Amino acid sequence: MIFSKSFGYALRSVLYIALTAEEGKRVQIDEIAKKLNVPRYFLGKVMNKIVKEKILDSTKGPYGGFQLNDKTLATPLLRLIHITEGTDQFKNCVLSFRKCNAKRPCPLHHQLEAYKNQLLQLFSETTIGDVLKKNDPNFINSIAIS
Amino acid sequence: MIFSKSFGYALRSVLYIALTAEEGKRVQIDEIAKKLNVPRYFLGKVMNKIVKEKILDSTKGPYGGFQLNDKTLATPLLRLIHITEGTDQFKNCVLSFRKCNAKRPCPLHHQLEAYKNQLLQLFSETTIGDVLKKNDPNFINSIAIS
DNA sequence: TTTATAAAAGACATCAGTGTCTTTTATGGG
DNA sequence: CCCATAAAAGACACTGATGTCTTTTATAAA
Repeated sequence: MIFSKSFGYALRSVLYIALTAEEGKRVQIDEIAKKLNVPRYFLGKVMNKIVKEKILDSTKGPYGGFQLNDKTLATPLLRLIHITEGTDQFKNCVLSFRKCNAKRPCPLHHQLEAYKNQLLQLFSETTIGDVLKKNDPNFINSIAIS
Repeated sequence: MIFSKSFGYALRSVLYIALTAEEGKRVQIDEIAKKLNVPRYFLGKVMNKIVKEKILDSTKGPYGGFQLNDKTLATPLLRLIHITEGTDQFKNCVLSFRKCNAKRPCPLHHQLEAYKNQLLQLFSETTIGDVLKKNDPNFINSIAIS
């Protein structure tokens, strides 16, 4: 698993809100957790991280819940990765060589570096909104049953 | 970290043995652990897995230790990965979508599939011996200080 | 202002990967 | 055969990610 579960939960939750929230209404975590089949309380903490980073809005109390804000869809996936994963997945040498860089590369450094950079670019330039645009009629299902 | 520490320990240990073992002699785990700066007892378990899979030979008792066998250098890195990691790193959807395949792809499935296949191919066709061949005069150091 | 509601926060449990230590097993040399 | 040696095996601790539950805080509606 390249990425944490937290990242998957976060992305799917935001997509779910984007796809299902009616105009001006909020979506509650109980619903999200149930529809996405994700542990409710753990999801709460993940969502909280995103909210703290202003990528999503939340409101407590009656009629409260989560809703997109003006930054949500423009957020690159890489940002979501950094928020949900403690450490940077792309930083470490794939072969666990501690000293591995252009000057003193591990035997696979150059090939892996190219690969890493490709991934990095993909996740940098792909926003949550981009992912949403790729949807097909079944998209909501593919998120939900995941 | 894409791969486990175990995988890194395993690869570096085998490389260390290949680079330092004198003709017909065995290398002991105390030396490996010390030179590679790796936890000794944990390394013992990792090595044991490799030995069980016949990728490396071990002998107990005086003058015992580890030595390469006729399969060692021909072993693809992917095999070492599979032995040292419980699960298959390449199997899971990068976005943690449970149902993600060609028929019902996650929004990034196709791009990520291409990357995964690149990596998979690289690790399938690169053997431990290949890594060894890429060595330079400092290679032993780059393994040791890692 | 009171109340119901829903997120936030905090305490705690579980699990896998990692790390440490002790006991057991196997083996070469005397 | 006995002994020293080195790997194997087993018990246990630690850590971070994940998962569960309870208590606290904020807010909308009446």
